[in-house]
Amino acid sequence: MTLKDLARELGVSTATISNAFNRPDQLSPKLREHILSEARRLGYSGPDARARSLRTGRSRIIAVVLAETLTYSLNDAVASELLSGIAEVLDTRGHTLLLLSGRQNAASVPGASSIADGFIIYGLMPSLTLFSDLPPERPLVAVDFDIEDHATVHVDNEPACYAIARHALRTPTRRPAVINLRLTEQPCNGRIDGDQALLSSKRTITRARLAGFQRAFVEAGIDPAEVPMWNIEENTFEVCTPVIEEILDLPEAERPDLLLCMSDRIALTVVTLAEQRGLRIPEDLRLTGFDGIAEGQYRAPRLTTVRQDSTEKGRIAARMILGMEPAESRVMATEMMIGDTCP
Amino acid sequence: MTLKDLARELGVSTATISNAFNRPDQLSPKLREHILSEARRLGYSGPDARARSLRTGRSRIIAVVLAETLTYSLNDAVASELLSGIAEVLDTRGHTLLLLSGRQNAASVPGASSIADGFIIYGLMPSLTLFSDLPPERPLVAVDFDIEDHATVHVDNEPACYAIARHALRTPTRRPAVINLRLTEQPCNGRIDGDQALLSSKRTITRARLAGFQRAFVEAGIDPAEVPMWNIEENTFEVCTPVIEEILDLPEAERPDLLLCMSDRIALTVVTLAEQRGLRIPEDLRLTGFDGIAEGQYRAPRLTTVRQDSTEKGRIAARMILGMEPAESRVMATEMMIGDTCP
DNA sequence: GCTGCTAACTAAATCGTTCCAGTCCATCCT
DNA sequence: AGGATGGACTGGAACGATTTAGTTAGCAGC
Repeated sequence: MTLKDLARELGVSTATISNAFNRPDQLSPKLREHILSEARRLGYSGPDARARSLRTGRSRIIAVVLAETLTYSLNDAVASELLSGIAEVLDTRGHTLLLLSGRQNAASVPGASSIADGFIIYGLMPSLTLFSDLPPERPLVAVDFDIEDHATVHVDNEPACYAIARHALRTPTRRPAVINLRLTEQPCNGRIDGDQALLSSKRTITRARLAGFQRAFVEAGIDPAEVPMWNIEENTFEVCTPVIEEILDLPEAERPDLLLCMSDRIALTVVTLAEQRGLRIPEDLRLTGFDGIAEGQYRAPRLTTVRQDSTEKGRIAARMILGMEPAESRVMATEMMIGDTCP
Repeated sequence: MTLKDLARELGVSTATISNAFNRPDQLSPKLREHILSEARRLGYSGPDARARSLRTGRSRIIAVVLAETLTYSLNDAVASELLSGIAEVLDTRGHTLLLLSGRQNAASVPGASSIADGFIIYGLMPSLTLFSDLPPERPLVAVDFDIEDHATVHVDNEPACYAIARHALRTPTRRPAVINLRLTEQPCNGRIDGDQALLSSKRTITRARLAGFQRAFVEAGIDPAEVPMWNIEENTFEVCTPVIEEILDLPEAERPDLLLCMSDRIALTVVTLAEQRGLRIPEDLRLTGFDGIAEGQYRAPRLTTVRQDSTEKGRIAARMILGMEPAESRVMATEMMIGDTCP
């Protein structure tokens, strides 16, 4: 049952059927009423989206391209919040959300995705080839990384990390350390060498976070090169665990008494594993996180962290894509939250 | 730049271009090579998905219709796991995932969604009108509820809840209680009357869970009608909190010493609020959850719960939609996990 | 009765592909 | 040599809508 069938059945032109569904002012109310009721009766459920999108060039679909696998992103609190902010705005404007993973098979993405009216890219590195394969001429907003000639949204990573590190360093520390997230270019889950990591990194946000930490170290009279660093490859409990065990199981003289973590997931894993070892927080070990996810605030000890409003970040990206606000480069403010893990 | 433009430019037919992209065996390797490289050079990034989907009738897009708002679903661990299972299978088969919310504006869903090749419906009640508006003749799998004439996937809710309640009731209890999740037809966040809730409920899964609990009560010589029940409207910390505070702040003589919770989120909220009140678990209060989410197993006390493999549930639903396995009614097994909250 | 205007509707081109049914030509078989 | 075979490529009709540029019919104004 197509629009054409219906037109023939009712003895009107296809244009009239189309107008009945799309432009009520173009035909008399009673004819429209008649068409709609007959359509229902004959089992015609409105214009086919595929044909419509071909003809009009718009699908009311916005694609979100996620750097990581969908499996990871959907289980990550920060990515989920971002998505829900995006979904919220799209929903109210009658658009829907297509999820694409950039990592799995970048090659196949563009083909499937050229159906979307716009693209929100989250956490990809600019170098990814996928990037250039996206259909040109369609709006594109990058979230959490910078790319030339396109709108971007992210938080003030460097100042935020500077501020929280400064806070942490106000209390004397014998052995501070940093746990980075996906900082290195080559995958590496464990201890890393500072200089090398910084030089090779293209991950702009984690790099900015580290820069903030290091500025605070310098200011506190600590040589950043002396601060031990570890790197975490994926922001999950499972991947964090071995690295953090390695840290916590160091001989007491070498074990850090302050851990600056690049995410709340890392910080929460530290809390869990420290509790298991009978380490007291913050007496034996102080730590800070980043993100401000809900899970970190439910139970004691509440994380000392930087709260970023990922939901709002998603809303902004969505509004930019829909042209509800100017698509320009935008930096969001964060908020430091002093919890129990580093008073 | 369209396929036709490219054909004219290269002096070949459109069919040949199409074949170059879709059916390599239909033309000589060198011509294909030539076409692909010229396409790249001229900025043609492959067949347009909109036109292709009209012509072929397939879009390689599967829609997931979520009963709740997208915002809620994306932040809920169980829904996220389901989605990641779905995404995982779709991804490997070159399909993508369109997210639709059934709750927000059911009316607008069908129009936008008729682009999808198939539908996975999660947690909707059969009565929803949206249901009948979905394009007919396209595969549909229901997850976590039953609907006639369509494939369904869910876990063995009744036996699982019977088993865990039986386990809990082996230790003598003075005042057991049940915290339901979205059991009542009318929204109600607080204490409910047992009979009324059961009679009016169309939520098949929560109803099955309650039935399991009640079977165990009867077997243990407890009159289910005497067991106090509460209802939670949304599976979030914020919505759970006031109800659970009400329960925990009851005079000690009335306060339950065993709480059978219908979700891990509820159980975790109980743990958090009980800790704040200095209640010892399990000495002062024993409790069980349902779902087996990761968050409930990280930190002490680990939840005693029923683990359902939501990721696998998603995988199965996706495989059914893609025709990789027979689309029939399927009940998955669960696994009881004895944690610290109810040894 | 003629003109002009508007509301209501229609005819037909178009969107960018896919794919069926050929056409053409070189090679192979007998 | 003549017919059969098959590989390589083409023409053109769909797919199901939207939209522009009309064509009517009805009516008011003079």
